[in-house]
Amino acid sequence: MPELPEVETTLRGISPVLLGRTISEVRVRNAALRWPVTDEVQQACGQRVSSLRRRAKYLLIALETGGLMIHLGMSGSLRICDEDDEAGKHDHVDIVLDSGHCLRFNDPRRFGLFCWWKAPVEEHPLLRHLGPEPLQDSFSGTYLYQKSRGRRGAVKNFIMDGKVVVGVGNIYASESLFMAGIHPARAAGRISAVRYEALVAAIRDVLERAIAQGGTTLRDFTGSDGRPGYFAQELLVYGREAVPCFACGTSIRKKVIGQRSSFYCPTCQV
DNA sequence: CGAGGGACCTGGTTGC
DNA sequence: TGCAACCAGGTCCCTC
Repeated sequence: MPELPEVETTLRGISPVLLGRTISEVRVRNAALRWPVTDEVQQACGQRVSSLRRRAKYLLIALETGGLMIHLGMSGSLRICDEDDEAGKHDHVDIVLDSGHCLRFNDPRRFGLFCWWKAPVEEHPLLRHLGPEPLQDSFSGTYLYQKSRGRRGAVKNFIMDGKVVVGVGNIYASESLFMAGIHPARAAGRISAVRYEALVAAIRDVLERAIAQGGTTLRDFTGSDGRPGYFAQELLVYGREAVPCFACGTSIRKKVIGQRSSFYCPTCQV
């Protein structure tokens, strides 16, 4: 479900509710996420939220002596509710605030993550080796070009590798490669610097537009207010197998690359 | 170091 | 209608 725009949408939705509030309680109903939720998260109790931010697809809630880190995995979502609202089947964790509001973590597939961290969070094992943020200046065509030399794997896998650049998930990888006219299975090391400039521009463009639309709702993504994202209407190739390409009319193809479905136009992308 | 595959889960859709 | 097979937006970890 959530790629970078969906995580960003969630962050923007929950920030005003959490900022400056004190956490009164952390309720763990089901600790069996991808890694078990440990008692360490109870350290959050009694601490004030000083800031919230996103690194890759991780949400970081900074408190006084550390903070909480949340990843939504494939099917996770966060929403704001009242602390005494009845919890549903997949509502695994609540962060209860002194305002009476509650940040509720729901994740049917339980691929998500909910853990405690101590500063400096950048050195956390899960964050330490991550590549640059795609919307920051350090991510450039030159960077991708240099990083890709000698790599024989598909460019789609390359841009989805978090050590290369973070936040480019399966939907936006297909979309940005279409926009840049690059075939997703092309070897990363055999793409020119000029084409990587176009790819970086496409990645930025698609992510920024998706954030502006509140993310992409394919089946069940909703923001923290329960509303869907509207970017699905703007998808050019993702999920459009056998439908005519908007640019040239050729049937869009679907191909599994790196165990993930990939969509592309065989005429526009080489 | 890079590449590839399995692993972690539930639930919706598809096809017999 | 029932049930099995397949598919899904992520990413870590192990092996080669």
